[in-house]
Amino acid sequence: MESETTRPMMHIGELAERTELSLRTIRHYDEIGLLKPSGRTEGGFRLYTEGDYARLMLIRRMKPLGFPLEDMSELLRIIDTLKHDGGSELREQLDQFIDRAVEQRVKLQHQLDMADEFISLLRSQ
Amino acid sequence: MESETTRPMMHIGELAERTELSLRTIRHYDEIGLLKPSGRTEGGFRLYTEGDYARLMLIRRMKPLGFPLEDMSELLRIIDTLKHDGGSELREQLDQFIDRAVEQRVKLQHQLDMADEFISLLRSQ
DNA sequence: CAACTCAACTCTTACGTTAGGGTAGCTTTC
DNA sequence: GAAAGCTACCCTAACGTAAGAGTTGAGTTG
Repeated sequence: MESETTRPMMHIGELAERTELSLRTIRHYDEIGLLKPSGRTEGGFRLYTEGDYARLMLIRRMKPLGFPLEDMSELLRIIDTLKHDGGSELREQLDQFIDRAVEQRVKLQHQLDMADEFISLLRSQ
Repeated sequence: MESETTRPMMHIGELAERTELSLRTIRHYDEIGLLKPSGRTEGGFRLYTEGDYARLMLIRRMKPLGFPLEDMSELLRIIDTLKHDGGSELREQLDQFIDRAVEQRVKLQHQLDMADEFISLLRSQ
């Protein structure tokens, strides 16, 4: 049975491998405050938890929507806060994000269509 | 009957409106040589033809594939050349582009899926 | 009809932004 | 001591965003 204490923290390299994001990207997210490591070693190595991993995967799924990283920070903050406290103003903010996300989803679909058009154009050459 | 001479050239503004691209973007494409205007007025205004418009629309459809603008230039050159001359090395180059395009198309589809996952996650909050 | 006016449009130049990539030189970990 | 990580710095693409000056062409004027 794998106890919780078996893998309490991981270094940045493992996180990068598991999320398929680059070291540079993860460090960047730390710099701008999008995802700060849960700890550091004595020597200064970043330490991440499973929770951090989950959060980073969430960010990864968010990326195609093209939100600025700063907005992602805000959205994560909203989601976190909503879990403990169901403020109605937060609800509104979340709904706004959902609207934006759906809007972006439409654009993505549109882009996919354009890509298909273009590919068949290339093939017809 | 609308003769050819009725709208021989247009200014950048009209081109921007018709393609839904920004003035800045079109000027940028001029700067880097992706789409040079067919002419200039005495005073220096860029002048574009219907052919330029068609080319720009092609570029627009290409954009979702995420190719660097420089590669788009090359691809356009290949397509143009293939129309007059069917060199087999060009054919190969075109086929390579098609492969890359299909690859990108797969990524786009994947992104769309991730976006959907993310949206339903937001909705479940 | 030639000259003038004027708003709308366009020009170049130049710096700013976003989301990282890439390197160097040094330190920490295992 | 090799592998992995650190900070710090500069670099890039594809535009955005001013600032300040010049152009166009339709509509008066004289």
